Amino acid sequence: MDKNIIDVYNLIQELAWHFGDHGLNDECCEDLSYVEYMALKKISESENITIQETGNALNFTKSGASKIIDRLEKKGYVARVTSSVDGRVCCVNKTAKGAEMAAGIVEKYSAYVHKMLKELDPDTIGNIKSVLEILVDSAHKQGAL
Amino acid sequence: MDKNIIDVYNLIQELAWHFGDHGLNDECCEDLSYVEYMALKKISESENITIQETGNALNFTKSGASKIIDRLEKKGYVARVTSSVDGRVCCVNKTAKGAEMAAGIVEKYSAYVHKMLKELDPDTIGNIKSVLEILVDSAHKQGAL
DNA sequence: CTTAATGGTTGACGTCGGAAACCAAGTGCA
DNA sequence: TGCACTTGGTTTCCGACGTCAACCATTAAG
Repeated sequence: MDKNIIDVYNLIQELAWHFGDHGLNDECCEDLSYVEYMALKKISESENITIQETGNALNFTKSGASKIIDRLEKKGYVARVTSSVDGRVCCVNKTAKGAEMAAGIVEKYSAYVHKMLKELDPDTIGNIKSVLEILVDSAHKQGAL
Repeated sequence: MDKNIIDVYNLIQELAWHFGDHGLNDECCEDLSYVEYMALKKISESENITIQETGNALNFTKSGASKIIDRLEKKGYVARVTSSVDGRVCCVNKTAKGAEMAAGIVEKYSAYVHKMLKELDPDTIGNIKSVLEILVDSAHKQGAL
């Protein structure tokens, strides 16, 4: 195995830890857990996403997804609406409060990234971005594991 | 806020999710949870690390760290030894089994990364690596949040 | 020698997500 | 139309997990 690949893996892992569940302070998300925030983010970016779609996107079972959305709804960030075409499916949408919250968190974290990278020139930033695009893209194509 | 920065943040977040707790299948780590694996990794890379150091490195309280190490010890991957210089502190070290396990998981994930990136030429891989080094380094300097 | 500080462990507790049973709404076929 | 089957979502039960606070043991300070 190429050492560079192993290094790349280890670096990704470290980055993932830092920006994942355990690297973040809880307070970062006010009354949202990391998982809830990610779900809200997903829902915010979609229109009329269903419970199961949310679950699939985030790797939760439908029952898990249902509960996460319960919590988000209870806090007023999303709203359930029964689909007009199929009475079984549940369309989830962000509320105004949810949109605002999601935007606020993105801004907060982006500010953190900004501080992280403020020494770097625009070319480097551009390079970082394209590298990350490659990684996210290939990870997506590669699927789970 | 510079749009590129926001993009960078979102990409990092997506990558983190994919390589974090929720993006991975459980079976990837055999009988280890993601957290346990990260702790084992940390311990493997250190010599005589203490319980609290482990906790600090991974953002757990000392009691949380103690229990994680309990589990690792029960499974035979690490061993506690009371320090020879201070009878209170507990030095944790990997066992042979633990070292093997950690290496195995790293290899497995590295193989995944290898598959992800197999189309790319060595220069691009090098670029990816240095970008990740920059990110991990600046994140580390920046600290929590 | 006594008191304070420090590293680690333990027990009670709340939170979380999965499995499976369940309910309601749609589908297919006679 | 009527009845079995499928499917999206919810709910109940449960085990796993990490924190808090109390606690024990060892060391440091006075």
